[in-house]
Parts: sequence; structure tokens; C-alpha cells
Amino acid sequence: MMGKWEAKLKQIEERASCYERKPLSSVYRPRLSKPEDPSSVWKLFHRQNQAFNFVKSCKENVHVFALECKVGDGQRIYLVTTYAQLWFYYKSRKHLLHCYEVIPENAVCKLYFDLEFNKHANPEADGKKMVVLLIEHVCKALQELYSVSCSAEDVFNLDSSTDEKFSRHLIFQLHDVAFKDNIHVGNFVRKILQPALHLISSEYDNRIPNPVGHEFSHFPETPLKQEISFNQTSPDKDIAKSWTLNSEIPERLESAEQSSPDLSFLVVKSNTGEEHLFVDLGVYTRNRNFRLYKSSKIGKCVALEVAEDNKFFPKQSKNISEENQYFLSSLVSNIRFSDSLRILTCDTSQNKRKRTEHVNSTSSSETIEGFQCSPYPEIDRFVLSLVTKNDTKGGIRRWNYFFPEELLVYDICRYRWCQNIGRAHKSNNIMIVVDLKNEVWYQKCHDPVCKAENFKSDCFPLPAEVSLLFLFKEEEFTADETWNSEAKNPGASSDTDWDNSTDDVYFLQATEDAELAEAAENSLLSYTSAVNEIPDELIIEVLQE
DNA sequence: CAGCGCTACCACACCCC
DNA sequence: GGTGTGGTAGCG
Repeated sequence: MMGKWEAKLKQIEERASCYERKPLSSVYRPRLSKPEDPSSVWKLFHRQNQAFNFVKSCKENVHVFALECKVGDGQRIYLVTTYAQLWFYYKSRKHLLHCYEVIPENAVCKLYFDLEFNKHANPEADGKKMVVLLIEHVCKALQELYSVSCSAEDVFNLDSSTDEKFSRHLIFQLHDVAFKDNIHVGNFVRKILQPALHLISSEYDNRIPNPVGHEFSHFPETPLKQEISFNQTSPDKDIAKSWTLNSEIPERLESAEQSSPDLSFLVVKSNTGEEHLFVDLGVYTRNRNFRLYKSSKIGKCVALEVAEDNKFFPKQSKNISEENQYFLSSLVSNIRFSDSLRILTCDTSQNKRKRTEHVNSTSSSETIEGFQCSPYPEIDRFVLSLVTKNDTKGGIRRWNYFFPEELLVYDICRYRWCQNIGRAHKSNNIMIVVDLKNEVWYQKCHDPVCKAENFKSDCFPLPAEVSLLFLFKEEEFTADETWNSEAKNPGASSDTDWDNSTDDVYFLQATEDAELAEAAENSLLSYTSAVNEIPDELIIEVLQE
């Protein structure tokens, strides 16, 4: 035991001295080149953190990929480049044979599945049929929980089977729909597969109370989990409770349609004879590595290829080859912005409770605002001025930047005035969308009714000072060393704030989490606690539960 | 010189009947 | 025996 600690300590000391010798020398300082120069980005890192920090400092729309090293022990290095450039070197399949997409935490992503079973242990299992049934079940659940319509033709079906193993990846190509991040995808998948989980573990049967008597509600604000007390000291128990709560919804839906879905086809045996699910539930963790189309694991020579029963065919394009289209479709975190993009969420009630607790404990303090700034403090201030009328002082809950369209989307809190209905919403928040390209702003909102009609307010011009500042941002760019103190104090921002801005602006989805992570970079020890302190309140999309 | 993020599992301590 | 805690091996 002591040896472990000593080894760890030594490791940390070594790293510390390494950082001292080369203090953040990898901070990327782009030249002030013309924007139309398509400068190439191709950079390797030994550490995932460094790769993501580089992405943030990079003005191109780049992504992190993991490459398996020659040594067969699962060691990886991290490549940062654009999708286009990766494909250019990747397509010949002479290099980059064992490549993984890193699905970034907190990034919007597609619904995806990793499916597998051992053929010898399940001689009677018909893999293709199981895929068909699973897709049917998932589509039905998407319809019932989110009113999202899709079918097998929207599911990119990739095969990596061997004689030993049936193995597939499914990547759902939903139209104008994405999940908030892959943690939410995991919550959704576990939720809709609960009937199958019951079949495996009889323990669950004892824990789940009869749902009769609970009212079904589409809204998470409904206090239907009031009876559950918060139990800080027992995380395991908490999880069990959240399962219990989540199980209420599918069971009620089942009873509503007079038939409970038979998910017994999902139960397979492992080579040791234990019962498992056909669906691998272990692929929904932060920064999950997901093998790329046409890549193989390092020890094996079986790559992911389009399955023979795949029914998804990407749109033909003049500029992009069909193979490239398949490649782009296979990328879980490759989400194109569209004006009507819907972000689906699926929280465990455990997380919801945590968030509510946190809001309750901090909402009165000043600290929240400090973390709610985007890299554009001037625009933040303008947006805040828009959501301040009389006594109502709105705030910025979080912001997203969409690279190709140059859109800043602000989620507003404490101010719900909606131009569509001419009054404030009772329980749904609004958004302010800032279009940097066209120098206008408009309002949208999270209310299901407004969403259903795809409401978007008239466009209003951005004030001259905001537009002008944006024009000058390239010139004003300098290296940033003063980020920490500035970011936590947006009110006192000066023009040096633009130094920070260029860091995060081109990130597909930058949240306060990402900012904090960077803020804590100089202090590795404070990283965890800082992230835990992020104030985060109720969910955006409210169609689930 | 150099991966990452979990979860299942174990050993142990404490508590209560 | 039940329950919580801290630490680790090993899986994906």
C-alpha cells in the first residue's frame, strides 16, 4: 500500500518538475494571419488534457482523436485536427489504423450504441434480428419521451464482428436533434432498457415499489420526488433510488398502451455464462473513446465497416465523397447546427436533486454570476441588459457557441419574458441568440409550445459597440496569462478580456465547465473542487419526465 | 518518460439487534 | 449480519 503511494507521489513530483521546466509552453499563439488562410492543424499530445487545452486555443474547428500506440497495452496518444484533415490522411487506410473519436464531456452528441455478444456462448442468438428489435424499441422510446420521429433508415449501422463475437456500433442520425452530452445519452439508454435490466437482476424487483398512484408528468419541476430524502452518505443507495424513480415513467407508458415491451431478446450470456445485456452500458462515460469507422483495435485486424443490413444512406454531395459522408455520419460528436436544433436531456433524479440543492445553497450569493460569462464580456453585458426590466434581473445560465454559423446561444435564468406570448413563461426559460455573422440578436425559448411552432422573434441589430468590438478582435489578440483573475470578475472586464475570448470562441460547445477547467489549469489540486462548484440549475429541455 | 474514466469488488470498521 | 468507507484491479 505504501509503495503505491510513494510511486504516485514520485509520479506527481516528476510531473511537477516537468511543468516547471516547461511552464505551459504549449500555449498556442496563433499568428495574426488572414482568416481566409486555411492553416492546417495537426498536433499530437501525450495527455488528453493538453489536447483539449490546445483545442480551446485553436481558432479552427478542431477535434481530439485518440490513437492507439504500437505497444499493445492500450496506451494512447491524442491528435488534434479538423475532420477534413483527418479524413485526408485517414482515407487511404495506410496510416492511422487504430483511431478513436474522443467524445468530449459536455459536448452535444448523437445517440449511439455499442452492441456485442459472444457467438459461442449464445448459439441461438440472431444478431441482426436483435438489432432490428432494438432499433424499434429505441425509436418508440424517442417518440414517446421526446416526440422525436425516426426509423431504421436513420440509424448508421456499423459492423465489427468476428467469428467469435457479434459486434456493432449504431449511430443515430436524428434530424435537428442531439443529446446534451453522452452522459445524458447513457441516462436515456439505461432508462429505456430498464425492463431488460429487471430480467437480469432479481434484486431490482424487490427495490421497485408499485408505481400506481404516482401521477405522470412531463415536467421535471413537478415535485413528484418530494418523498425522497437526500442521502449524502450513501451513493449506492442513491443510485438505487434514482433507478426507482426513473422506472416510473416507462412502466406507466407501458400500461397506457396495455402492453409491456418484451426486451428479453436483449439478454445474452457472457463466455463465463453470466447474463448480460446485448447493449454495452459502459460506453457513456466522460471523454469516451469510440472507435472510428474503418479503424480496428490494435491487436485485431477487424475494422468497423458499414453493416450489410445497414439502412442509412447519407445525402449525396458534389464536394464530399460518399465514403467521407459515411465517415462524418459515424462521428458521434459531429453535430451540425441548425436553427431548429433540439437538445434532448435525460437526467437521473440524483443529479437533478444535486443541482437543486446547489442552486438553493448558492442562488443568493454573488458568486454565480462570476461563472456565467462567455468569452465575449461585451456581448454578455448587452445580453444582460436585454433581460433586465424594472425589478426583474435576469442572468446568463450558460452559453453555447456554434462555430460554422457564428452563433452565440445564451440560456437565460430569472427572466422569462417571451415575445411570442407577450408575457413571461411560468416554468420555461428563454434563450437569447446572438448572430455574430449578421450582427443581430433574437429570442427563442424552451417552452414546448413555442418550440413546437419553432418560434423565433424578429431580429434586432446588435448595438454598434458590440459589433465594432467583434470586428477588432483579431487585432486585439495577444497571449493570455491574466485569464484567471479576469474570468472570475466579468464585471471588471477591460479590453484584455479579448485575450481570453479567442480561446473559447471556436469551441463547438463551451460551457462554464470548460472555462473552469482551464482556470484551474495552473492549480491541478483545485481542479476537482472547482468543477464541483459550478452552479448549474434546471435542465434546458423538459420533454422527458 | 508519458492514457482515461469508470465500476465491481474487496477489506475493514462500525453499529445494532 | 447490515451498512458505510476507502482503496484498487481491471474493464471498455
